[in-house]
Amino acid sequence: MRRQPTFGAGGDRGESIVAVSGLSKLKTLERKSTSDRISEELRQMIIEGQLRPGEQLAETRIAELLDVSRAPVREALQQLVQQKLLVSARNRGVSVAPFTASDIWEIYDARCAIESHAASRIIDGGPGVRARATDALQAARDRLRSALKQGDHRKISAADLDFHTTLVASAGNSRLDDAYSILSAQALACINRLEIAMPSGDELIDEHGLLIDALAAGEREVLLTAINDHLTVAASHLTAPPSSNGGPSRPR
Amino acid sequence: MRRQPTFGAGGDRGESIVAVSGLSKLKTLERKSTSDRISEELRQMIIEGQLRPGEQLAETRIAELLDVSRAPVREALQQLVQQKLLVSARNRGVSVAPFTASDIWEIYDARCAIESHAASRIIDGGPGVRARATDALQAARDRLRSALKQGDHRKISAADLDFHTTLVASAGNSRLDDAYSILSAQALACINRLEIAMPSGDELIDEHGLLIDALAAGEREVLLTAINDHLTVAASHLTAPPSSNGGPSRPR
DNA sequence: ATGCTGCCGACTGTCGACAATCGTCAGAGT
DNA sequence: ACTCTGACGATTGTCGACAGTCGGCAGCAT
Repeated sequence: MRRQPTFGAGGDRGESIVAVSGLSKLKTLERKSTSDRISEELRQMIIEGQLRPGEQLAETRIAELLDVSRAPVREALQQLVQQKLLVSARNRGVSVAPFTASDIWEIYDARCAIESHAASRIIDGGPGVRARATDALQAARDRLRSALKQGDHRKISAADLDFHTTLVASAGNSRLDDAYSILSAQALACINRLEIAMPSGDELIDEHGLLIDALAAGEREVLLTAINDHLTVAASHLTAPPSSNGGPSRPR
Repeated sequence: MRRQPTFGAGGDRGESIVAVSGLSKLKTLERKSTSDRISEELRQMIIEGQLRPGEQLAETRIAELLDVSRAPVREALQQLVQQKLLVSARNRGVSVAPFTASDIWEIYDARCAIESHAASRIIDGGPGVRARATDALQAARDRLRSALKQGDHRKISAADLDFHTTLVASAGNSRLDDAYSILSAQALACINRLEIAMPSGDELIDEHGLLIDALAAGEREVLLTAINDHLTVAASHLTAPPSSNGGPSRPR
């Protein structure tokens, strides 16, 4: 029925040439569509809190600013709407999504769903998977530690989420990764929007270390409880920000 | 918050006209964009297995078939790509996503993550939430039962997924709903693609009844185990279809 | 002063057209 | 016979333009 193209398993043609000469350093040069680049740019701005909730993003204006036509801009905006970072009002354009307290609880509850399951599956996966996950998480914790040293709020929260993303990725289920990336973007947007003072670095490191230890030891119940607590605490700090005075408020 | 129309209290001249005439029955007439309608149409076709995996969906062709321009078609296709029902190859258009065995395992594993968490949260929610969920699930089971009577494969699988969607929805977390809707669409596409004979109706009903009972009784561990088994069995039947002979194969 | 009606500007939704990119295939060269 | 090169056809990525829709405001009637 279907004609197999019979092309020799693409890419093996010039490989040897590339291999001997130093050409292998050629990185697959930026092959992204305009809309993807716009989408990533805007996504980053939203995540970092540079755009205020409710702010209008008119296609025309963005297109003019970037000196492109409206088509790719429109495409980029639509992507972000599907990621729930923008909200769309019919015939009235898109605006930056505002997050209410209940949104934050939803986000963290959903994160809990995915992280818990991922953790559970990693433990099920046996010692090999567990070891690999532990290594990756320790590396992520190191990145978090160095971000803490720099003291940049945004880098810290990004590194924090990166730790959790690493946990989910270690389960090896791309569907979970996709779902989690949407949630982590929303969570980051929430965190960076209300400029909460980060907790003492040690506390953050220790708490993540707890997760690593529980995972390494294969203590399922301990791990699941730790994840749940970790996220619950984080969400409650985000939703109860009025105490902007002393209490070491801590996002996650 | 919401403006009550203030009709009543003697104002019987002007407002009463609206009140007495049947205008209140005017339902907010179909206000969907072209791209949304196209998207839903295609989504349904993919879910029902009318489009073969790998089949090319050229923008031009679809636009001509529907007698619209390429813009809304393109938008619709992009939506479906984000839902993982279509795959996009750069400059070569989109085609219907094929699902491998590992995809199926991923989908069912991810479903397990969300359903389990939803079930857990429903139990946490107390007797009120639990009762409402039980009612909704019983209604969903009834719908499944009537679909079984009709014997239409697609209606049965749709009703089956509807049951699980109801379970997730009962947790009251829209983020979980969104994530689950993507997974359920993929699962349905998998099921309807390989035309597997449905299991005996009684078996299907009983198994879902088990879930309802465990939920109503608040037996968390039983419920979680049941969900896990339920999905594991379903996935294994989908990924081991070669026995198209006798064994009552059963998708889910 | 209050409420309704019709215009106005701004923006999106949609359209047709052009240009860039990719896979294919014939053909030259070895 | 095999490999590489170049052109071809098809399809997407992008563009500028037009029409439809929405919120806001002025103007009129009450």
